[in-house]
Amino acid sequence: MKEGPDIAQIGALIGDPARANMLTALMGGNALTATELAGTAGITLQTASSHLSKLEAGGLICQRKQGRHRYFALADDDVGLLLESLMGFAAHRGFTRHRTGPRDPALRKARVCYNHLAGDYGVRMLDSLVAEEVIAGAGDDLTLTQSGAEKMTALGIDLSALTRSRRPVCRTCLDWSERRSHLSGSLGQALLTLFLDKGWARRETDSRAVRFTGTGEKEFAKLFPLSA
Amino acid sequence: MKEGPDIAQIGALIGDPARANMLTALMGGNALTATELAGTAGITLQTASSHLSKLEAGGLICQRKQGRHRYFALADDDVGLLLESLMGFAAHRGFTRHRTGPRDPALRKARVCYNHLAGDYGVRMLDSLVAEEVIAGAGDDLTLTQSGAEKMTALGIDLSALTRSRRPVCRTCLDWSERRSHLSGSLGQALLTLFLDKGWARRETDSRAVRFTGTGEKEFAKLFPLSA
DNA sequence: TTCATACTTCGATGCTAACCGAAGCATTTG
DNA sequence: CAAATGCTTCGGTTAGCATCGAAGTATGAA
Repeated sequence: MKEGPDIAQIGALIGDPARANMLTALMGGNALTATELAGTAGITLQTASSHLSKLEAGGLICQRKQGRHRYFALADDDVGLLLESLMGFAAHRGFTRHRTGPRDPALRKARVCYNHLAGDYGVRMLDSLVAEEVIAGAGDDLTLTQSGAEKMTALGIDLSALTRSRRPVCRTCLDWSERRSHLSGSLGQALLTLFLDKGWARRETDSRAVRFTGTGEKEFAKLFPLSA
Repeated sequence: MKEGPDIAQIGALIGDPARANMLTALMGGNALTATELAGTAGITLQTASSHLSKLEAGGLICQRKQGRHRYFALADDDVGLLLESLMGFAAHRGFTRHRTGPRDPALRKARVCYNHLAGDYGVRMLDSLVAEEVIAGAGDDLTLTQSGAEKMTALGIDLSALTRSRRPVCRTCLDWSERRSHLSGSLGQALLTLFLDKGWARRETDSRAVRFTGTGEKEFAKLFPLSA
């Protein structure tokens, strides 16, 4: 009778405020402990544990035991992409949790989207990469060009490591604040890591916001010029 | 404290099985009455009415009064895109409602995605349009080329009508069965309408499946050749 | 006007699941 | 070993909401 996949189960998983808060916290990209997640969701540890096992059973998160800690993280890139697209929809419809706060501009400028860069800077970066023909793409099928590969290697990115993995190197992710695409995939992740490693940007504590330093801004602008 | 949009409300809206079934039914693209929707969801009319008002309050659907009927439809393209991406995620994780039925192959081949063509044929069409340079695109920014516009007009599509509206002409939509993009937007809608009008394909009743006729298959293959 | 159809609103019921206290298990530290 | 920390499981309570019966409103037909 009914045909196609069941969206209700996932909807229900995301539909609980406590679980949604946890997932949003995990969108920061850092693996978090059950205690930390309980804190951000504003619930006790027992309740959080119950929620986390449900999220894991639903394949949205995965856990890694490390000593007496258990670190939770989003299961894979797909979950991040889905959550970001949900956020885009929610933001567009005015479903905000707390009447856009003071940190909102910083979030819109640059933030972490699970493991890559999002916001104005993320979108600008992809635009520039396409304009400079580092990445060639039609639709969602992005590929790294030959010259692009050389540029990335020159930046210090180990492309062979990226291509060895089964994950796609280039992927698009719909930005909730800009409503346009930014770069996801292992290359997107590698670029964000690069910015952080080089000290061009650093993550704010307890927020998805990414703050660029003065030199970081300059290097970023030099690396990813706006096409006239 | 909490930052960013609230995904829990939308998740909760979609998370109820009855509402999810209604939304899935509306993905067929036809506006349906409350009675019809109650039937597909397997609930009484009163319950359906309650759900429908919640979905409308959440901005997911809209209603149009016509005599003593009230027709419900998805609010806009964005809702369709969101639902399709949710289905893609659900299908990939094995969240199926009914153990893939006999109609599943037909759905995967060609189906309606709210108002445009999806499935293998939908993906192939976009691939071909890009390869033939009817559409130029990087990331999610698809644009109709000059030569593409001429080809579409030759097919009998009134482009001026499409561009007058505020809706984007070309858009990507992530296909749940193929996990690749197909063409959405007003052009995607116009093309599907064209196929149906020309009698190349017709919709199955009570299903999202689209069945191409013999001549329809040939015309489609001629119009959207696979790139070697 | 009267009846029928389409849908909404009200009220009551019943089930689910979120929640927390308390106890239990696992790991690390002293 | 014992104590402490991190987390899970169990049990019971509560609140929310999906559900339906019944009554109410609106439109169209006879």
